Amino acid sequence: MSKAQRPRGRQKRGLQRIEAILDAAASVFAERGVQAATTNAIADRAGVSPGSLYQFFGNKEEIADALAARYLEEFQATFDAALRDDLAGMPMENIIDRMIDPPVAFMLQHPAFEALFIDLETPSERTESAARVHQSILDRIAAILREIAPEMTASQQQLSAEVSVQIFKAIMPLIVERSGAERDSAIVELKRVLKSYFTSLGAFPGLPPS
Amino acid sequence: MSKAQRPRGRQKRGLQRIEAILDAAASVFAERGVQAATTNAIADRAGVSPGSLYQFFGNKEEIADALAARYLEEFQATFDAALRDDLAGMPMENIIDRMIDPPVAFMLQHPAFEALFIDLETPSERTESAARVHQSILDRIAAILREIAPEMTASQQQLSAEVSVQIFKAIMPLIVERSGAERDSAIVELKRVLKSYFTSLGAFPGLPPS
DNA sequence: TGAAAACACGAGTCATTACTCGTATTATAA
DNA sequence: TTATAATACGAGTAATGACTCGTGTTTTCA
Repeated sequence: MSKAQRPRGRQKRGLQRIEAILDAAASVFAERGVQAATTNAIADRAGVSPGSLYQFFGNKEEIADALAARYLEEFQATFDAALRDDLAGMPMENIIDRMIDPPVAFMLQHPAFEALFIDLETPSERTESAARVHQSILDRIAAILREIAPEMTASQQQLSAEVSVQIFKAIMPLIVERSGAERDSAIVELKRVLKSYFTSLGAFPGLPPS
Repeated sequence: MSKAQRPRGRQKRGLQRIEAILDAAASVFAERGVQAATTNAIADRAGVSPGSLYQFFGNKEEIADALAARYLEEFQATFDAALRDDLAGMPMENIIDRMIDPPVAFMLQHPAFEALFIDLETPSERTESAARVHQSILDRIAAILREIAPEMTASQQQLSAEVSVQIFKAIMPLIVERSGAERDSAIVELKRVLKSYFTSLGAFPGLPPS
């Protein structure tokens, strides 16, 4: 007769440990990159033994996933908040500002987020967490394109959204590695690229309907 | 009395081995990426023992460097050949075609070149070989900008060249992972991005002087 | 209050991989 | 032809790093 011993779920202590481990992971990821980060270094920095770390996470990937999930909600909220208004009648200038400034600010504030996200590593072999972040940005840009360039075909919108995400990912490191006025210039440049690209796609919001 | 024994230099056999190793490295790099490629796998594929591999290359990095050097000369020649003419009076259309088509063709033909080149790995910690390739492209784009947008400040040209290289690197994977008509669309998209970006920078070649 | 779950530890295991080393064979040139 | 450089081998070494496991402590709750 096996007594079905019911599980009791995480204790407060455990939940705190998890947060500590994720904080430590964020800091190690930001310093060394996801690939080069070691689970022992994360455990160390969290003030936890390797054994304890594996009590909460089955492997390194799970840590990255959990961290990505933690960031993702906040990131999406940041992104969406700035885009709640009607874009269709708005000057391109403003659309781009609202599209770019919040995520750039977020990424500058959370260096690990970039590490989690850029994470190209092996060709076309993205990790779960990187894929989720990518998809999240993709969805949002696709939504913007639908709104400001409704005459585009769906497949062209899809491609343009992919291209835009890649541009965002590619220019982001230039922004992060600069500071002060140079960083501002890089941000201006990112906006210029996207603005001119969107315009050339035939998205001309702000024009009176013919 | 030590007899000063003079070295004899590489034998034909050795030079062939080197080529075989580089070919093998190209194929492994293309499959697994530079980071994940193991020297034993390269030796295997070259039909050579690990010991022999290390007779010719001190470490993995040297292999990557040698391979990059082998590609680089050919790549630069390809790139430069298409840009020998006077760009200043040429329609933007044509400039972009000449700038994009040859390197894209080259990269599609040499999958390892992309692996060597994209190689972002740890943030701002590029390998020697990746840095050299990057610099090579950077120089060429900077030269184009000087020619078609001479009124830009040097530092703006510098930044714009960096941005252009990043865009090229970012969109290239989208091209590589597609085929047929979809690949062509991706190439069109890369051109559209660069064309509209250059135009927005104030580069208007082909216009009659005011 | 006491049994079981959750938490905690950290030395140790195991797999991976860059690189070495002792030895043997082949080419070169005096 | 013969000493020596160049080539060749592959089992072995050493470092790394993800993950385990035996053991002990703390919390929960019936």
